[in-house]
Amino acid sequence: MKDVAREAGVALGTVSKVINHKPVGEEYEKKVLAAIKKLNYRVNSYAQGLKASRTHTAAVLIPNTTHPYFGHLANCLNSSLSARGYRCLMFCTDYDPSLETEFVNLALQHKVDGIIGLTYNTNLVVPDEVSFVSIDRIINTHTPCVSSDNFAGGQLAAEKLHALGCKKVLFIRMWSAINGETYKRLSGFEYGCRSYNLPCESHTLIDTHVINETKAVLAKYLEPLFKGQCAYDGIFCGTDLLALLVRDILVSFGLSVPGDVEIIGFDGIKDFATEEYVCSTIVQPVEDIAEAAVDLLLRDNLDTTPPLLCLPVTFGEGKTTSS
Amino acid sequence: MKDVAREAGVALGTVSKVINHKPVGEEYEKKVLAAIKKLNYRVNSYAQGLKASRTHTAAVLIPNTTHPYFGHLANCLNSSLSARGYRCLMFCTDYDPSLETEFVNLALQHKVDGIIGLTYNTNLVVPDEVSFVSIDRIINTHTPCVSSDNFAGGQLAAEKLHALGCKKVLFIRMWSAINGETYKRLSGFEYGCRSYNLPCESHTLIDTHVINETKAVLAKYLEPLFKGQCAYDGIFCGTDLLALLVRDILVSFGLSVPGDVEIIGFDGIKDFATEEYVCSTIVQPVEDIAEAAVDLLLRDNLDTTPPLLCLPVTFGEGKTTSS
DNA sequence: TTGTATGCGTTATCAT
DNA sequence: ATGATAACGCATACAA
Repeated sequence: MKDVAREAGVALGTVSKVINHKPVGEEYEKKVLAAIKKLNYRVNSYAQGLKASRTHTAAVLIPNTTHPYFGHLANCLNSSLSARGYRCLMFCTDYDPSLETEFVNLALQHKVDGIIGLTYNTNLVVPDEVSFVSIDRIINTHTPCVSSDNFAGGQLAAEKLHALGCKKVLFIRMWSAINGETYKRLSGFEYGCRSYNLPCESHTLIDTHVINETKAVLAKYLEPLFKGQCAYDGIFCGTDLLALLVRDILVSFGLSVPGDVEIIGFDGIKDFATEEYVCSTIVQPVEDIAEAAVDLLLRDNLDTTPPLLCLPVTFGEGKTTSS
Repeated sequence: MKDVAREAGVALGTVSKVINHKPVGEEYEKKVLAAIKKLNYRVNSYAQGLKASRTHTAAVLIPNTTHPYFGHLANCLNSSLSARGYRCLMFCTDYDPSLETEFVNLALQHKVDGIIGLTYNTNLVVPDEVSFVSIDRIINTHTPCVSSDNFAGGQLAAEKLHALGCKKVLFIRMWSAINGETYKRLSGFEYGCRSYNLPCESHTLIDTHVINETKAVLAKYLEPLFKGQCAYDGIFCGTDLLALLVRDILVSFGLSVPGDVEIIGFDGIKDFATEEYVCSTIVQPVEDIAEAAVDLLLRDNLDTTPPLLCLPVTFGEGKTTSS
C-alpha cells in the first residue's frame, strides 16, 4: 500500500480512502487507481480484518458434502454467502461432536463474522461473541434456527397417502442422538392422519450409520409385517434414504411399490442422472433454507430475529406412489 | 493477549512463547496456561496471519458440491486439509470462468497459503505468488496437476469390454471447452482396443450442461445405430452420467443392458442409498487425489514437484456389464 | 530464560 | 480535502 502511495505521490491515507470509496480529489483518485493497477496491488484482508475486526467471512459446519442433501445445502450456502460478498470457511464434521466443538473454536479463532451450523452435538456451546444460525436443530432459545416446516411435511404426507386411498399407514424413521426438528415429521404425520381418520402407527430404528446394518435391522422388522401379507398400505419414511431401503426390502418380499404399498420419503433427493426424485417425497426448500440462514446471520438487529423459521415444503412425485 | 499477560503477571512475549510452544520456565507456563483458560483466550488468526504472512488457510475452487463426484472430492479435500491443520475456504464456481478468476483474486487478497483448483477457465491466470495445484487439468508447465490415470482408465475399459466378449465398441464423451486431462480417456481406450484387435469408433457430443437437451441429442445420435439393430456391442462413456443416459436410451429402444450391449462409465459414482456403483465404471481414486493435491500444495520444495501426477484407477462392477 | 520494543498492512483520528 | 500518526493483536529480535 505504501508502494502505491509512493508511486502515486500521495499519502497512505489517501490510498485507503480511494480503496474504500471515500470522497477524494478526482486527480488524486486517478493517480491512485493508476498506481494500483500498475503495481497490481490488492488489499490484505488480514490487515483489514485485524483493524476492523470484521472479516467478511462466515463458517459453515456441515456433516459432509457427500450426501446429496448436504452437498446441495453446502452449495446453496456457499452461493448465498458469495452473493453477499462473504467468503465461506467450510468445515466437515462427519457427525463428530468433538470435531464440531473444535471447529467452532477454530472458526472463533479465525474471527469469522458468523457461523452457520448443521450440527449433532447436544452440548455444543455457542459463544455469544459470534452470531450463529442453526439449521434443522434448535440449540437454545437465543440461537435462531431455520428448517423445513417438518410438521407441515408430515401432514402433507398423510394427506397424500389418504388421497392415494391408503387405509392403514406406518411411519418409520431412524433415530440418532439428535434429530433436531425432524421429530416433528412424526407429529405432523400423526396429526394429519387423525384428521383423515387414517389409522397410523409408527416405528423408530436405531441409526447405525452403516447402511447395510440398518437395512438388515429394517428387513427383520418388516418381515413379519409384509412377507406374505401387507399390514400397511402406505408408509411415510423419515428420509428418502430410508424410503429407498424400505422399497427395496418390500420388493424383495414380492410386493409392488407402488400398488400394494405406497411410500413417501422426506428430503427431495434427485437422481443425479435423470434429475428426477428418487422416490415420492416431501421436498425441502434447500435454496430457501440457505438463503434464509445467510440472511439471518448477516442481519444487524439480531434482537428482532425470530427463534425458529420454518420454510414451506412441497410434495415431489417419484416412483414410489401411484399417480 | 495482554489481559492474559496481566492476569498471569508476566510479559506479552512470554505468553506468545507459551502459545507457540517455545521453551519457557515451567512456573511461568503454568501461570500463563491458567490465565488463558480463565480468560477463555484465543489467539487471533488475523493478527497471526498479518505478522507471519502465513495463514494456514487454503482455497478450494470447485464447480459445485452438488454433483456426486465434486461433492465427494470437496469432502476429501476438506478432510485432508483439516488433518494438516489447514482451514478450507470453499468457492463454488459453477463452471463460470469469470467467477473462477474473481475467486482466485479473492483468495489472493485473503492471503491463502495455497489454492487447489478444479477449473474450466482456459485463460486462468495463476499468479506465482501463491502455490497452486490443479486437479484434472494442466494449466501450464509450472503448475502441478493431479488427476486420475485417465489413459490407463481407457485401457482398462477396453480390456474389460474385450474380456466381456465385445466385438465392436464405441467411445462416447461430452465435449466442453476444457476437458482437461480427460481427453486421455479416449486415447487410452483406443490404445487398449488396438492391442486387443477390437474395432473401435468414437463420438463426441457438445455438452449443453442441460441434461434433457443432452439426452435428446444423444438419442438422436444413437437411434440409427441401435434401433432395431446393434451397431456396437460395447460402449465406453466418458462419464457415469453419460453412461446412464445411454443405458436408458438403449433400453427404451428395446435392447438389454447388459446383454445386447455392455456399458462402462467413468468416475465411480455410487448410489446414495445402496452405495453400489450406479453403473459399471472406471473408479477415480477421489480420496487419493485429494490427499495428493493437499500434499503437493503444502510441500516446501515446490521445485522438485512433478508437473503431473496420475493416480491409478480401478474397475468398479455395476449393473451395466455382464458378470 | 524473561521482558521490551518494533513492525506487519490497514483504517481512523486528528491537525494541517 | 489531504497528510501524518496511532492502534488493531501478535511474533520476533534484542536487551536485560
